[in-house]
Amino acid sequence: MGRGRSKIKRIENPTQRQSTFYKRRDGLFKKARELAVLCDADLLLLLFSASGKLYHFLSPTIPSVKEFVERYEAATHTKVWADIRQERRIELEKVANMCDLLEKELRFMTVDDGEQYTVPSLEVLEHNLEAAMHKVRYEKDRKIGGEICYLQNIIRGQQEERYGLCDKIAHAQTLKDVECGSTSLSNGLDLKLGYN
Amino acid sequence: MGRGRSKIKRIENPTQRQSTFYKRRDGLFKKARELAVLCDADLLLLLFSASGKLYHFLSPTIPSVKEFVERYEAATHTKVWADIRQERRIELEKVANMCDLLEKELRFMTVDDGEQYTVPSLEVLEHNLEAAMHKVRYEKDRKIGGEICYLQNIIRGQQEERYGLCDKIAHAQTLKDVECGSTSLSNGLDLKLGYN
DNA sequence: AACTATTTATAAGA
DNA sequence: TTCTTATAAATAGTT
Repeated sequence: MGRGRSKIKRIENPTQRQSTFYKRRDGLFKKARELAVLCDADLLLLLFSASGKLYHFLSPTIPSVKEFVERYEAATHTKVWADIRQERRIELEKVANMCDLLEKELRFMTVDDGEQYTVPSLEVLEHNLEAAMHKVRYEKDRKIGGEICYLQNIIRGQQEERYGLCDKIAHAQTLKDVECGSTSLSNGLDLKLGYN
Repeated sequence: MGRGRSKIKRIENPTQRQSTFYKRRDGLFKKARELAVLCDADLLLLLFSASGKLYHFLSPTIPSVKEFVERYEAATHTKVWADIRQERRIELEKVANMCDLLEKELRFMTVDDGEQYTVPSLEVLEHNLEAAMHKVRYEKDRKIGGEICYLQNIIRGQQEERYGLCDKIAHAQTLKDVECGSTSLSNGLDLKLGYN
C-alpha cells in the first residue's frame, strides 16, 4: 500500500524504519482487535521494537498473558514452564530431606525425649558423647593452659622489667657514691633511694 | 476494506464469520511477518479461533515462546510467573538456611576440629554433653531395668504356671485317691503323674 | 477458492 | 512526531 515498496526487506534508514514501525504497528494492532471482535477469536500479540520497547495486545476475553500462555501450552503440549517448576520442586525436596536428616541426627545427639532409643543405640550414643566430652575437656585444658602460659609470660616480663629498674637504680647509686668520694664540693644533700 | 462494512461487531452468520476469519487471519499474519522483517522487530502472535484451533507466529529471531514470554516479563515487570518463582526461591532459601544452621549446630555438638571454640563456649558444650550423657545413662538404665523386669516377669510367670500345674496335679491326685477309696469299679488303670 | 468493487493501510512528503 | 495524500493492499460480497 502507499506509493511504492513491494520488496519486504529490512529498512536500512533508521528514521524511515522507525516511522514505518509506528504506522505498521498501529495497523497491526487495529487488525488484531478487529479480528478478535469480528470473528470471536482470542489472541495475544507481543511486540518488541528494534530499540527494545514493548507493545502488546490481548483480546478482551482473555484476562492475562499467563492464562493465555497456559492455554497455548495445553494446546501444543510444549510445556513452556513445566520443566522449570519440576526442577525447582526436586531441588526443594532434596534440601528439605537433608534438613530432616540433620534435624533427626541433632535430636538424637541431644537425647530428645521424643526419640525412641534402643539399648545398643544408647550405648553408641553414650560412647560418642564420651568421646566428644574428652575432646571438649582436652580442648578446654589446652586453651586454659595457653592462657596460663600467656599470663605467666606477662608476669615474668614484669619481673624482669622490675629487676632491670633495680639494677639501674643500683648503678645510679654507685655513680653517686664515687662522685661524693672524689669531691667534697657537693651541695650537702644525700640522695636516698628506697628499695621495697 | 472491501465493499461495505464499517462497524466492527461480531459477525453472527457462522459461514461468513469463518470466511472472514480465514481472510483476516492470513492478512494479520502477513502483516506481522512484514513488520518483523521491515522494522527488525520481534513479535509473537498467538491466535485461537472461536472453535479453539490455534495459530501462532513467532518472528524468526526468537527461538521459542518461552523465551519470548520471559522477555515480556522482564520488560513489563508484570510478573507473569515471577510470583511463583519468587515464592519457590524464598521457600528454598529458608530451608537451605535452616539446613546450614542445623549442620553448624551438629558440627559444634560433635566437636569438629574445624570449629573454633572459646573457653566459655567449651564449658557450655561440656555442660550440655554432660547433661546429654546423664540423660543417655538414665535412659539406658531405665531400658535395661525394663528389660530385666520383663525377663523377671517371664520367669515369675513360668514359675507360677509351674506351681499352678503342681497344684492341679496334686488336686488330681487327691481326687483320684478319693475316687479309689469310694469305688473299686475303676477300670484298673492307675493314672501316673510325673513331677520333674 | 477466485473475482472485483471498495475500503483501508501506508510510503513519501510536508 | 503528526498530517496529508497518492497509491498499494486488503478484503466483503459475490460467484
